[in-house]
Amino acid sequence: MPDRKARRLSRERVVEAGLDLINQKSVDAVTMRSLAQALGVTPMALYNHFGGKRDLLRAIAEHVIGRVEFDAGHPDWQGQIRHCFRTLRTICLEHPGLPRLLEIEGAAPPSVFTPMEVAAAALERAGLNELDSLRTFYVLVGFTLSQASYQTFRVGPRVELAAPWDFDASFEYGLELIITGVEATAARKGR
Amino acid sequence: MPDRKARRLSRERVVEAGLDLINQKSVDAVTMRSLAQALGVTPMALYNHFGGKRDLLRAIAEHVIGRVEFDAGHPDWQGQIRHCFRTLRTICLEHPGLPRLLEIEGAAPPSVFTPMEVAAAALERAGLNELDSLRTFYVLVGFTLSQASYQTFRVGPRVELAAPWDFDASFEYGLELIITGVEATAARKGR
DNA sequence: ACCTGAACACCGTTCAAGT
DNA sequence: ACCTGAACACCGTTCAAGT
Repeated sequence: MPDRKARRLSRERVVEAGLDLINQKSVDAVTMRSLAQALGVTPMALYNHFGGKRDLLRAIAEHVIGRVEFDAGHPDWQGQIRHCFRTLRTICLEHPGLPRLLEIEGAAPPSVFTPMEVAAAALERAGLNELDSLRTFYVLVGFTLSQASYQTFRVGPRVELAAPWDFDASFEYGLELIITGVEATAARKGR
Repeated sequence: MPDRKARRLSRERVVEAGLDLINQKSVDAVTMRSLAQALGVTPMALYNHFGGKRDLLRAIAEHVIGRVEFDAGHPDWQGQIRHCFRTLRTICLEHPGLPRLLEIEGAAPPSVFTPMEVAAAALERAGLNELDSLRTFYVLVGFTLSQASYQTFRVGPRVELAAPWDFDASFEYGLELIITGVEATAARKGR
C-alpha cells in the first residue's frame, strides 16, 4: 500500500519512490506508469520534474551514490582502495540492478566518478602516475560492478565444485589480486 | 533492403538476421517485430523456432562466441591469457551490445564459459589452484566486458586530460596489471 | 509442422486542455 | 507552474485459425 496522499510532487519524492521500487522488485519494475501509480499521480506528471526516463534513472543513481562516504581517511592506500570498492559493492547488492544503471543506461554520469577521485588519489600515493591511476580505477570499478551483477543474478561457474560458490570470498580474492598487481607494477616502475 | 525471399525459416537464418541487426544498429533494435519484418515473416513465426526473446538472444550470443578460437596454443600461460581476452574484447567491439547480452540478459549461459576452460587451464599452469583460477577468470571476464562496454558507449573519464582517452592502451594496461597480480600471487603462494 | 491475424496487456512520450 | 486525459507508435506474447 504505497502512500497515495496527493501531496505535491517533487524530484526527491519521485526518486525515493523509484528507489523503493528497485529495492522491492527490480530496476525493470521502474516504469513511468508504475512509478506514477505508486505516487498516486498520472504518468505525465513526472515529466514536469524530469526530462524523461533517462533523466529519472540518472537521478536515482546519483541519489544512491551521493549518500555514501567513499573516503574513510585510511593512512595506507590499500586500505583506502579496499574501503572504497567494498562500499561500492555493498550499495550495489542493496539495490539490485544498480550496476546496470551505472554501467549502461547512460545514467552513470557524474555520480560514479565520486569514488574515482578518492581511488585515483590513493593510487597515486601507491606510486602510479595520473593516467595509470585512472586506468586502474576502471579495472577496479568494472570488476566490482560485474561481480555484484553476477551475484545479483546468481551467475556462478557451470562446473561442479566441492562447495557452493562464495561470492564474498571471490570478491575479496579479486580485490587483493588487483591490489597486488598495483604493488608489483609500482615497484617495477619505481626502480 | 533485406532478403525477403519467403524461404523456409530456421534457427540459423533468424540468428544471422538478428546478428545483422545488432551490427548495423544495436541490441535494442532486435525486437521480435523488426526481426520478423527483416525476414519477411510474421512475428509469431519466430515462436516456432525459439521459446521466446530470451532464447533467441541467447542463441545469438552462442553463435558469436562459438565461432571463435580462444585457444591459440601459446607455450606460456601469459600469452594464452592475453590471446583469450583480447579475442573476447574484439568480438564485443564488433557487435555492439554483446557485453550486455553476455553479462545480464540471462543470455550468457553456456557460451561465455568456453573461454573459461582455456583461461582456467592457463591460470592453473601459472600455479593457481582450481578455485583461485575460477576467481581470476571472473576478474578477467568482468574487466574485459566492462571495458568493451565503456568503449562502445564512449564512457571516458570526466576530467580534462592532455590527450583523448585511449581505450586500447587502457585495456592493455589493465590486462598486464591483472597478469602481474597473478604472477605475484602465485610467487607468494609458491614459497 | 509451420505460419497468419487479431487481440491482450504492456511500454515511453506528445499534445491539447484544464487549473 | 503543475497536472490530467486521450492518443500515438511501439513492445512481447497468447490464442484460434488456417495450410
